[in-house]
Amino acid sequence: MKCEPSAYSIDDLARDGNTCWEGVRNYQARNIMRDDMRVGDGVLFYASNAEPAGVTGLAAIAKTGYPDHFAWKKGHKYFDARSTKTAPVWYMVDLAFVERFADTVPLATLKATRGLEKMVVTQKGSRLSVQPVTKAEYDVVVRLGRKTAHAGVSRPGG
DNA sequence: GCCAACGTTGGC
DNA sequence: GCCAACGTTGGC
Repeated sequence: MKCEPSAYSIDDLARDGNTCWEGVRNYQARNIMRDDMRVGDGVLFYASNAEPAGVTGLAAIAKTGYPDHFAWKKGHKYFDARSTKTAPVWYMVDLAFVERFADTVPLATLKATRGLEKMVVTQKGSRLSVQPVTKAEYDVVVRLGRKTAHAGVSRPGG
């Protein structure tokens, strides 16, 4: 799941513990949140428009898809008159904080890592803000994230 | 800040 | 239902 750090970062999630993922206004992303996510599913938390852009940590689904009620708030930036309480258009999930990586796993690293060739985020023009990730891809990224920047190099003091 | 890629809108 | 115009995303 992508977000610009200026809007919401892994540090914000670490502070909050839980958050609702409101404001997604793309049908494909909505469908994934509404139909595919289950409580406990692992989430790769991705910082877009960041330096570097990449995966900054892990979250988990804490609540399955439910109507994004911000779409019903007149004047709110996520207001959408087409969405009503009886026929909601937009959905969101709740996320729980799991882990903050010591270092961002940059997009360039993802693209260069074996096993992630088919990962959605490594494809050209991959703009979707909520993307499916396979278990194998997830595990590879977690392994990258848990390496420190100096992995394999002995540090002073051990 | 640029611009390619993509999704959405709306005229026809 | 096509497709050009437009707006947005997001890497660089």
